[in-house]
Amino acid sequence: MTYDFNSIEKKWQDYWAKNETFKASNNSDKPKYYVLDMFPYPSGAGLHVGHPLGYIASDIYARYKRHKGFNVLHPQGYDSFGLPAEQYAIQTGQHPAVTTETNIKTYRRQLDQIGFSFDWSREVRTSNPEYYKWTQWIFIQLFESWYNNDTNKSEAIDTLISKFEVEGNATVNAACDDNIEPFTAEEWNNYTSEEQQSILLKYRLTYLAETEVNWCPALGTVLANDEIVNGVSERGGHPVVRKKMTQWSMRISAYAERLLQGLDTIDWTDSLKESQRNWIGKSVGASVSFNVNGHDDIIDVFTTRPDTIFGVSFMTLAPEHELVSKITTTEQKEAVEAYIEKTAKRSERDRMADVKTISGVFTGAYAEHPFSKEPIPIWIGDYVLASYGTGAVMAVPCGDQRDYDFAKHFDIAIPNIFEGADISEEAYASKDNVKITNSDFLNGMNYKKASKLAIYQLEQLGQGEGKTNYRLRDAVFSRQRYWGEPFPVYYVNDKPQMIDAAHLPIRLPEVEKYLPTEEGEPPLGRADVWAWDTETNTVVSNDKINNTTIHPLELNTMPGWAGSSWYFFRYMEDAANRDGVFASEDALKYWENVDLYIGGSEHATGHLLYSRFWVKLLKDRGFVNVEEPFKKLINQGMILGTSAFVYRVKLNANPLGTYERGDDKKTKKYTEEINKLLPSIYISKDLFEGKSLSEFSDYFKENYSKTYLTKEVLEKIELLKENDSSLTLISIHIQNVDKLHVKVQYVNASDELDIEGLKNDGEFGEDFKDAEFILEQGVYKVGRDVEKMSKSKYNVVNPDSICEDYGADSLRLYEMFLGPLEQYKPWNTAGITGAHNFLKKLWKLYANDNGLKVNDTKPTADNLKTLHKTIKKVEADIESFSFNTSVSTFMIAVNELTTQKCTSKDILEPLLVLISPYAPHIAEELWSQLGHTESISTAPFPKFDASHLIESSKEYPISFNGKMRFTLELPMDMSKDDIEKTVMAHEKTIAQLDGRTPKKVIVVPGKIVNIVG
RNA sequence: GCUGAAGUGGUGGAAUUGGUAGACACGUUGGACUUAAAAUCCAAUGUCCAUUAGGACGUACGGGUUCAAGUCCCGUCUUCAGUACCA
Repeated sequence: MTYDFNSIEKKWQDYWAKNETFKASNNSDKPKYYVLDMFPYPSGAGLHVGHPLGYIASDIYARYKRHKGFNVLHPQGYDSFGLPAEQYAIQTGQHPAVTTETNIKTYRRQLDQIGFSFDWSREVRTSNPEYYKWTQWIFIQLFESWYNNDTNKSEAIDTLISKFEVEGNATVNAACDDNIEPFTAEEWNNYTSEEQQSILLKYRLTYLAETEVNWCPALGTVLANDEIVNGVSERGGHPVVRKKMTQWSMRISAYAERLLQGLDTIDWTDSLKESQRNWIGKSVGASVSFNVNGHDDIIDVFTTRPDTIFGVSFMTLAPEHELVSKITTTEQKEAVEAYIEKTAKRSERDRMADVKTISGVFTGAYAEHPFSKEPIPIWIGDYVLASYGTGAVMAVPCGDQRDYDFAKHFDIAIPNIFEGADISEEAYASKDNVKITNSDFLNGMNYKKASKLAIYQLEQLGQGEGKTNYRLRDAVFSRQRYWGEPFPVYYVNDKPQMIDAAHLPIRLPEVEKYLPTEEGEPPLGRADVWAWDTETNTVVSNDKINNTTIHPLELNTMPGWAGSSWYFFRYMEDAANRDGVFASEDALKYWENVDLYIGGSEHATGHLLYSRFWVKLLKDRGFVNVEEPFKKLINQGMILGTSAFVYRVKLNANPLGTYERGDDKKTKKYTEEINKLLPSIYISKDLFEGKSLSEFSDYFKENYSKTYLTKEVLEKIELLKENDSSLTLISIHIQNVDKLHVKVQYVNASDELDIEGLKNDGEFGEDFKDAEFILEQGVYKVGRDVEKMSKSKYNVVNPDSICEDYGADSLRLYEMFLGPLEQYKPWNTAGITGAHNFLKKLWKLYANDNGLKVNDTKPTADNLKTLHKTIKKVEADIESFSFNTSVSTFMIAVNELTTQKCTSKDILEPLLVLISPYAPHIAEELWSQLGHTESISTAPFPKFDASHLIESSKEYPISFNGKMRFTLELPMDMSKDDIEKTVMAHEKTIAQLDGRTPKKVIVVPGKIVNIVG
């Protein structure tokens, strides 16, 4: 009986599928446990070995929980809307739905072959209309909600309208736009319906607003900061400008405080919570209004340091600030406009990251200090961002380093308001241990007192108040793309209207091209059938638009995070019962929220924040029962690729005459001809590495010149020369040595290159066909480097070939064995033999050529010790998600049991259950060989019995001044004094001390003895 | 820049509360088996010094606390991730 992993794995994958072994029930006596992976975007490239890392970890945990008696929900699906499919569609004209479907098939096949215990019956796809119907539905709920700061939750918009009808908006305490005029009930009731709609839009949780975007006119589209390199588009290198655009936004800022507080209730890593805290960026301070001299306008700023109000010596506005054009004086106009134009070309990230370049322009205008009434010059500078706070700052150069640098650069006064602080070199930014001075009524106070008083005095003047500010900005929700959820929105006189939920889904229309229109409208602007008929409640042809009953539909689509912000609820419902609901009440009640969520840390401030926001909204509006979506969250690290390099020696020929004749055509051609004759040479790594180019050049000439200047080559050069005797070959030198990526599959565990394989490669073989490889000790060694796994670096390792060569169980074990789950670590296929050998050893423990060896022999004390040691360690490891160490533990256990020649069923049967979450196929196979007819997947996890591990003695390390010199075996129950006596009397101790008397002897029973002196 | 991680042999990594640094693997070297190769098995393997016994050094770098530091504290450097329209 041999370990035929291919057929074993196929057999059990088929068995699990046929028997629906991992189908979760919404009705069970067992406690529930919900394990979720961040679902994948199905890219065209398929899975590489890095992708399944988190899935393997969650699968181990899910399987472990089943052994522990839980009803486990472990679903999987696809985040199938997204840019790459759209890009591909633009390039090839293929419908993204078609390519997405193909990609999903590949993903599914690849996932299946790794043996995951997913309940595929609950699969979701965000691009499926039956799914995005509910994404659209949630969007409508957001539109129909406002945030009541008094009750601290979202309410239906009707409750707001009722308030307006009775009290106007004076008593309403809502999260809303800043620029809302007060109105009375009477005024409200007299507004036209359109006017009322405009006002309500300022309160809704999703609303239309002007937002700054990176606009690329040439591509006719908005770009992510990511897609901009040095101010031009990554694709095509077109100019990009900052531009305002009307877009849907999500009022996530309304939930800032709850998103912050909620972090204390969930079991996420501290670093992740810290990221979200910083992202939300709560700061307590004051808002201050500055009057602008000679204008009616005021400039609002937020400051965390109201105590430094007398240190203000200028103000800085973001160049995009709406007041800039208004207040700029005619003398400064030209400079200001030039500066604004320059800034528009810089990305926000650029402006944030670059603190060294200080730039700005004086507007010529002055603000009035609220207390001293002194004029304060108003500047613009791109270190102030329009989207942060109010887009304006009161600059206190003595207390803020950026303000300080700005003031120094432009020679603006830096008044010192800190008693005894030295500000000759830098600002004094600390709040602590300093008293305020030169500050009128704040003199002599500390930060706390002065802030309080400053706020009070500002309030008296009506020019400020205490305020809590959040860095968290409302999230832009519109995308000028095709491959996303359409909005259930049409426009009547430019006012957005929601389509009734009964008519959802609004399906993506067909377009002939996936590009923006010539007029710069999003791709949906190309759709011919994209208008809403309010009578038939259907999408109809655009030419029917009459603006009375038939209206244009929204042309934007939703962003990638829309579908992923609620999908975890969709899995809770059986696919069969999903028709009328996003998930039934019963299902939501039973599964509550995700118990364990595993995914990448790159989602820290995107998906993981937006999901929490949507869940809070859904809870407020009574659709779900939980405040948080993910109870426990683990970030898996990335698996990096180990790229392989060959070193190409680039030779260059210089014919005589080049210098005299210049580079005339003939010489050039001659040079080219010779260079063509020179072979391409690749040198093995160690022959090149560590040498400078000139060192290498000498070395090469000495050792290998014959390799490249063969008789043949020289003869050919002679032939060329015949036409012109003035040309003589004078030198062939090494121009440089290039490091070139080669496909990692041609490299073995010892970094040796399979030259024949490379030469026969379908894609690149031609490049190497005539190449000469200079070997060291008979082999060509490649260079290696760890980089992100990517197609372009040729370091992608496909799990398909791994599964074929070593099996899914080997892959699963090895991925876990690589290192801690959360850490980034390089992949090296060579190491998989370790995991594979372990499985072979495991198999041999149970079976040999004659069949099964397991029998009813009574286990020995050693057998039991090994087993229980393993149970204890593995259980603790799984609970703490330390999967790499449990793989080592299995290796140790199998090594020990092999040495002990253990054949006892009492040991080997529980061992299978321990290993089954990690290597489920081999475990199922041996389990059935042992006579079981049911799957191992719900077999109870073995119980740990400490009595097998009791030791009677301990190998004590005896150290001198902290350095371990020898060990000494002593009984566990020996007293501290006896240990000391025994150790001191030992001959090795005497030898170590060499006559010295120790100052101190430290004995920690059960641990260590340390002799000092 | 800001925010969050990480740095241990040739490589991936281990080290429960501060208590034997390098478990477990990969690789390398040597050996057994074999006509040979593969597979398998055995042994050695942090660096340096030493014939041995043994010793010195050693967890990115520089300090500190402690009987004892990979682990705690202060400072520095390097790498990676996120930075709001990649998913």
